[in-house]
Amino acid sequence: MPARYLVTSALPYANGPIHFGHLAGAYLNADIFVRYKRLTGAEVLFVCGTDEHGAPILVNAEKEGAHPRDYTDRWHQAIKQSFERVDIAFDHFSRTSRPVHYELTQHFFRRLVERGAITTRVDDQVYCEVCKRELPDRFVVGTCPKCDFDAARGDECPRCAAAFDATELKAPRCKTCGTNASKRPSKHWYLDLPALRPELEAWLEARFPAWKPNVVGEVKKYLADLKPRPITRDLQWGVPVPLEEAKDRVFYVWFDAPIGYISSTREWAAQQGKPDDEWERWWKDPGTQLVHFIGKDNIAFHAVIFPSMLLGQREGYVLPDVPANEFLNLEGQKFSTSGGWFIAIDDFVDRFPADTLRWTLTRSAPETRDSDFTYKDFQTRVNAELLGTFGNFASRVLKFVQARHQGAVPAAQADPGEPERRALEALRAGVAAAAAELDRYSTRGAAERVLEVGYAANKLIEERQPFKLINTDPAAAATTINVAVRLLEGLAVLLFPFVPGTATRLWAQLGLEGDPTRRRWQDAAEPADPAGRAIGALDQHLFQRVEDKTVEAEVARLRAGATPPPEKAAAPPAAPAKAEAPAAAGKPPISFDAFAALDLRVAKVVSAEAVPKADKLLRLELELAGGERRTVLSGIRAWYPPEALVGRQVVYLANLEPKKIRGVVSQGMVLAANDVGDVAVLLQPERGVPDGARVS
RNA sequence: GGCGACGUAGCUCAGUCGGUUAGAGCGGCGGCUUCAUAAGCCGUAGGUCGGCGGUUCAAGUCCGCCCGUCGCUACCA
Repeated sequence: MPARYLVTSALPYANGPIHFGHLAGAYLNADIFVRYKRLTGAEVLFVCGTDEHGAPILVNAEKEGAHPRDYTDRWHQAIKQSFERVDIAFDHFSRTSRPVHYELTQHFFRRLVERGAITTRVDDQVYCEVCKRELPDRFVVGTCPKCDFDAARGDECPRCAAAFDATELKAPRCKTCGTNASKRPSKHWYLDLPALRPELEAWLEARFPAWKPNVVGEVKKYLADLKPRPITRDLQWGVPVPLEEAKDRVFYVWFDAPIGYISSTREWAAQQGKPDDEWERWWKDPGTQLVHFIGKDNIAFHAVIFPSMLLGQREGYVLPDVPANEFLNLEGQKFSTSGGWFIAIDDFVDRFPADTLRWTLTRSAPETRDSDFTYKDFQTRVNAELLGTFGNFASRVLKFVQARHQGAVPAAQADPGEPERRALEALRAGVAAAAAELDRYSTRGAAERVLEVGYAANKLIEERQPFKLINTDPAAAATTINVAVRLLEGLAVLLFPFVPGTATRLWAQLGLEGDPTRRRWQDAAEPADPAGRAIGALDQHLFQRVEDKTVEAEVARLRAGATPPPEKAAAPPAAPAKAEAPAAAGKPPISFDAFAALDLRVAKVVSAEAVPKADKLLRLELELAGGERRTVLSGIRAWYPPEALVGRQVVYLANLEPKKIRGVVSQGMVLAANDVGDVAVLLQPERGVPDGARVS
């Protein structure tokens, strides 16, 4: 076992709130691991920070009329606070917008160039003279090279469905400012992953046996098609490329972001007043085990790309373990901050103790596959596990000490009985088993081992029934209670990484000084004899019951809050109330004439069939007045089997310009409402009306 | 349609390198108990480990096909 651990959690993107899914995937497990390792006496550093570059932040900041700096300031604060509220105890939480990070990123680049791990390539790019930037495909419009349609997009033509490169467009224009754009050759820099492949693979092959199958699979997939990756782009927001010929360029956000782990470490060292080379102890000493806790979407970056960057430095950087988690769902559906399908952490912690959230998310963590958070599950974990097993055991033992032993732990007989020996053995086994789980990064498995100690502890009371035994054999009853108090102390230490606040309160109830970090993890297996010690105040239960009606209310709140409009949920909590949103629907007002321009009709579906090679598409034949037929494509296959549609009426936009999709011309569109989770719900007249009837 | 995953008791899930009668919690049912937050403990539920075929002395655990679910992606006017 290494004696030093450098632990990182994925840098959250400063573009939205963190939610349960993030916590369960990369933060809670890291925090638990860190607390555990500290208890074992290892030297541990836990760093993180916000990732603040990239186009999405720039775009969203612009949308608000804010400088990206101010925009990320707000999100950085909001995210940091959320972590604090669930006791994620980073040693340092930095930001990738700090000067130290700029310097280090540029240094990384220079080293990679020196080591021959950077290549360049020159390609034509569409460039806008007015905006003074190269245009990504989706910011270009122009004339289709195939059919001369004059409003073709940068990647394809909406009329003839041809796909092409933006540079192939005739007369390309900038979508933002509308002026003509030009083509010009443009040089970009690439991280030469194939050049680093031999060292990379040698390291990976050695680590694979210890890694989770989902991580290994993902990495192998990536290695199978390993190509140089562009690391520069033409953007105003990011770390500048330190070359005269690239002074209008910044690094791709994925390039600078992981370097944030290192810059965060350096910033921490500086703030602690440590020597200048302190950070190198953490990053370059082979005695350090680096661990990246991330979600599965980040595997390639942390297991392939960033290690390649580290190897490419040739400075002896240590390489990581990558215990990636899968995704957490919410009540059976994907989290969606834009769709409102998420639970804000601050909101939740306002109503329930952080420890109950920590425990539930740990017990349901998506370690081997996607898992689900439900309020029902939350209730069970709180009531049955935290309260029923741990809280109850503490309560029944300590209240007994208080009532029957005047608040001082009674002495044990020299030779405790068999049930006591078994219970203490269960504690010892739990300490070892939980450690083994944690050493392989399974916080979920470890929590289960701790729970088993709780089961064994309650069994001891059942077997001995000290509340009866005290009348016939007081010394034996006292022994049981004495042992039970030892079990509580052991449990307090074992529980500390998972529910630090509660474990600390239990510590006080046990009449102990400070908190469980006074002990070593290993000591939890052999608590000292507590005989004679006065227990603390029992004024408060360790956990409160979660009632059925509370669960129902929370689920209702969640569903109510999930109603789209999409944008509203993503507003940063700290954002000043913005100018009135343009109506609830989020679109600017239109004139009546604009509305009247729509030819909306009721139509009857006369036939419906799936479109080949398209999962979502249905081809509908609609009938209007006088038997007029129209063919329409609609992406509702997932929710409406074709046969269920025939004969019913729908609302139909008749004068939408036709578009060819999958070889079929669609003449207009069928209207549907968007339910939670993007489910389409067809509109239909309240009662039958003649086919072709106008809608106004 | 392409790529990737997954499909174990009513529910949520464990099942490392293939090897004795396939597990836990919750729920249900039946008991016990009253120290404890109506908490706890015991027993029970007898599930073709999605289906078919294959490899093997032996497969939930490896391979192929099929069915189903999900994610990413294309399409969703």
